[in-house]
Amino acid sequence: MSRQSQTELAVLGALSVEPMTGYALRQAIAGTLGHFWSESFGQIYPALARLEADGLIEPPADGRTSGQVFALTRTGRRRLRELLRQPIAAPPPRNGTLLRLFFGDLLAPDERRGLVEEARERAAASLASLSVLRRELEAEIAAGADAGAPYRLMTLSAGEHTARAQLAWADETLVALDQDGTG
Amino acid sequence: MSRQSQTELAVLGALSVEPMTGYALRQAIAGTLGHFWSESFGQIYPALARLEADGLIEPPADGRTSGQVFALTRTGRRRLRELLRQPIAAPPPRNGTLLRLFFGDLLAPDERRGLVEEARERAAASLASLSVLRRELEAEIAAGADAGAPYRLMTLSAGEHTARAQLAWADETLVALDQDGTG
DNA sequence: CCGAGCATGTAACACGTTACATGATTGC
DNA sequence: GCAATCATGTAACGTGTTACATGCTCGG
Repeated sequence: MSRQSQTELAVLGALSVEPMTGYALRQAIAGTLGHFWSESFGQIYPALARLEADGLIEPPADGRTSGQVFALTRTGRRRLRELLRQPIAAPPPRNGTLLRLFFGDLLAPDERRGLVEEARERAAASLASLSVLRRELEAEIAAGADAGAPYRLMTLSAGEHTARAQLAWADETLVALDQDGTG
Repeated sequence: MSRQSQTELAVLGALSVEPMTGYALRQAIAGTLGHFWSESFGQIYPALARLEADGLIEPPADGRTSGQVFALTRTGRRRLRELLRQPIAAPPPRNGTLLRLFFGDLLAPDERRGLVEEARERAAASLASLSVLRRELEAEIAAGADAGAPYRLMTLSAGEHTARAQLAWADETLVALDQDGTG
C-alpha cells in the first residue's frame, strides 16, 4: 500500500462518519484521530480533488452555501472498505530520544536526564489528554452510542497503554541514571 | 532541527563508536539501532559525501584497502555533541493499525481480529528479539563494559516497555472484541 | 570459476510540511 | 467595521525510499 492511499484512507474514513469541508476534515483528523494520525492541508486538498475526480466523493444532496462539503459516494464507500482491508505499511522507526540516549556517554549528566524528563512529560501530557477523551467517550456510550464507539475506545486504550509504558520507562531510567553514578 | 541533520546525527554517532564504510554503517544502523532508528543507502551515501566535504569525517590514519572507511575528525566530534543537544523533532503520529480499527464498524469481525492479532505478533516478535539483545548486552557488561553500555541498555528497555504495552493492549482488545458481540 | 555478500552510488519518484496568498463569513 | 476564524489552494522545499547500475572480493 502506497503512502498516498493512506491519506485517502484517512480522508474517506473521516467522511464516512460525516460529510465535511476540507477545513473541517483537517480539524477532525487533528482532533479525533490526532493521537495516532495526522494530515496537513497540503495533503488534504489535493487528495479531495483527486477523490472527487475519481467519483469517490461528491457534494451532498442538500445544497450548502459555506464551503465545499463532501460526502462519500457509493463507489467511495466501497473503496474505503477495500483500503481498510489492505496490509499495513509500518513506517520505519525513528525515535529521536532513544537515538540521543544511545550516545549518552557523549552528553553531560543533566543533558541525559533532560532527555528522559522531556519524554516523561510528553507521555504524562498525552495520558492526561487521553483521559479527558475517555470520559467524553464513556459519557457518549452511556447516552447510547453509535456503532463506532467501541472501536474508538480501543484506539484510545492503545494510546493509554503506550503513554503509561513510556512513563514507566522514564521513571525506571531516571532511577538508573541516578544510581549508577552516570546520572 | 531539520530532518536532514537527524541522518547526520545517526551517521556521526555510529562513526563515533567505530570507523566504518557506508555499507557497514547501514548494517550497524539496521542492527544495533534498528529498534528505534533507520536509514537507507539513499540517505547514507550522500550524507557521507557531504560530511567529508565539510571536514567532519575522513579516511582514518591507517590506510585500508577494502571500501571507503570513514572516521570522525575533531570537528566532526564537536558537531556530533552539538547535534545531540539539539531539540528533538517528533515525527507526526501515523499508526495504520489504529486508523483501521477506528473505522472498525466497516470491517468484518474476523478482519478486526486479524488487525489486532497482527499487532500482537509484531509486538511479540519485537520482544523476543529484544531479549536476545538484552542477554548479549548483559554478558558484555559482565565481561567489563565500555562507557556506552548502560545507555544501550536504557534504549533496549524502552523497546521492551513499548512492546509489552502493545502486547497487553492487544490481549485486552481481543477480549473486548470477543465479549461485546462485535468480534 | 562462480555465487554470495561487500561496496558504492544515482535517478526517479513519492511523501509531507511549511509558508504564502487569498478571500468569505460571522460575532462583537 | 473589524478581528477572528473559516475556507481553499499552491509552490517550494526537504526528506526518504526504491530501483537500478556497477563492480569487487573471497570462500568453496
